[in-house]
Amino acid sequence: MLELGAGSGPGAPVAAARGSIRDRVESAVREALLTGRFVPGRAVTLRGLASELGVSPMPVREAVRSLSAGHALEVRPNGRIQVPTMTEERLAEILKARLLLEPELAEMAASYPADLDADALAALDDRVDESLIGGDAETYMRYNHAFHFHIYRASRSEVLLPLVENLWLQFAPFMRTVYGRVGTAALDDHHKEAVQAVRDRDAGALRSAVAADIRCGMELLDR
Amino acid sequence: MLELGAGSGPGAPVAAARGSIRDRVESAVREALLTGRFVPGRAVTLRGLASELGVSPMPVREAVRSLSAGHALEVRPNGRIQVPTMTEERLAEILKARLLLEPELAEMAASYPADLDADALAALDDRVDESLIGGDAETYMRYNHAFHFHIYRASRSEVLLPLVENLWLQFAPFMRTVYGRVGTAALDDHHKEAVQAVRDRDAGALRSAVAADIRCGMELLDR
DNA sequence: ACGGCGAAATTGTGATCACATAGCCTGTGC
DNA sequence: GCACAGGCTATGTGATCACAATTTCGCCGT
Repeated sequence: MLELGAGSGPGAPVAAARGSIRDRVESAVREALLTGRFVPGRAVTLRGLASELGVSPMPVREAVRSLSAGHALEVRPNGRIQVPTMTEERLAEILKARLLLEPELAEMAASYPADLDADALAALDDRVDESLIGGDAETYMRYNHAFHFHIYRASRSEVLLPLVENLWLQFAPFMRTVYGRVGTAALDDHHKEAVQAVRDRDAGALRSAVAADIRCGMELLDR
Repeated sequence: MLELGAGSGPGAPVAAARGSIRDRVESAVREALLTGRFVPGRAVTLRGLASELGVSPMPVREAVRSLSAGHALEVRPNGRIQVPTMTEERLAEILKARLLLEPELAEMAASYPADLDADALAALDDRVDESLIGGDAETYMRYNHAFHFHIYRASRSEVLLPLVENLWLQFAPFMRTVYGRVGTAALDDHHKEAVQAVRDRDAGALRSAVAADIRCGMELLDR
């Protein structure tokens, strides 16, 4: 189920896989969270993860500690570790934070048009649409993440970008359960407008498109 | 220099000290960072911290990993750990993030006036002013942090609050060096307006006061 | 006196072990 | 049939050890 190394899968890997064992473990768990392979409430055990990944519990301990520091994993009062469960308040706050930070990141990205490849972005959006009609939630989440962070990474941000990464790690597992319940077909993102804004080098339009996209995902949750 | 347990010092401890050894180590380091006892560029070694705190390197490893996940500590390419050095771009981004998040947190806090003790806040501000004229940067930073987070904690936020905590951990060591250079006497905060806003139960005024306070700290850096 | 070279110490990483505690499952008594 | 108590297992925590890479310091040669 989980694997280390260059497990690129069908698309661009969400996180790099080079480096120490701990880094590879952390990348594997991050990708599992971002693609919804870890469901909220799922128990995560050090020895379990370690044997699943074929490593000793030690690097897993540090990777899990690193992720739980950003609330991507939850350490319960008894010490057990699990994928955090979502509450209404927490979700509302995450969306508020996303609306504050991600449009800003998009606008910053527009300052570096060289890093913003509109064609690559459009290609990613095509894959998003494919998986939307295909109904494969995991693939959809992978490419939707890739689409957003292709933009965000262009901002060359060292501070806001990690914050937003943490936010995605927090809500991704929950979104997976939502897609499992209502399906992905009802999703109507604003990616096309974002691509057009990138082509037009229009920072304001890009910011608006990202904000609209987030708001759209928010509406899906009201049902 | 560093100590574990109920090392409350002259004022309110910045972080709780109960729990596992790892938690106590992390709290100790957090407080050291927030009060500027750790200077940017300072090398942090696992065995060094461990012997200084009288524990084995193991809990230190996890605490350091947890802090470096939020960029409160920096893991250099060779694996060595140090307090991050500040760059102009990083500082600008941190201030942008603060201006986006902290006023929001202040406004949210106004929704729970029962948690906002205006008298306690005023008392904290008095201690801030004392240490300002006294010139004790470390004490000033402790009480300034306590002042801000007394407000922010009232928001009962589970998402924005940890993000802001991380931001403070990132810029606090750098601010300490700034205070060492220009002194703390030149600081003119907007705490009085914040206290008044709390007394008036005026969410908008509280948001503005916090925003003004952050902007004021920003101006100090232009010199 | 200065620069380079090599040995020694330092440091992070990973593995293994020991231990206390919290779950869990089974067996027993009512 | 069901509740409860017992032991057994799983799990996180902390310590210690081994190791490779890197840094540092002292020594030698020029």
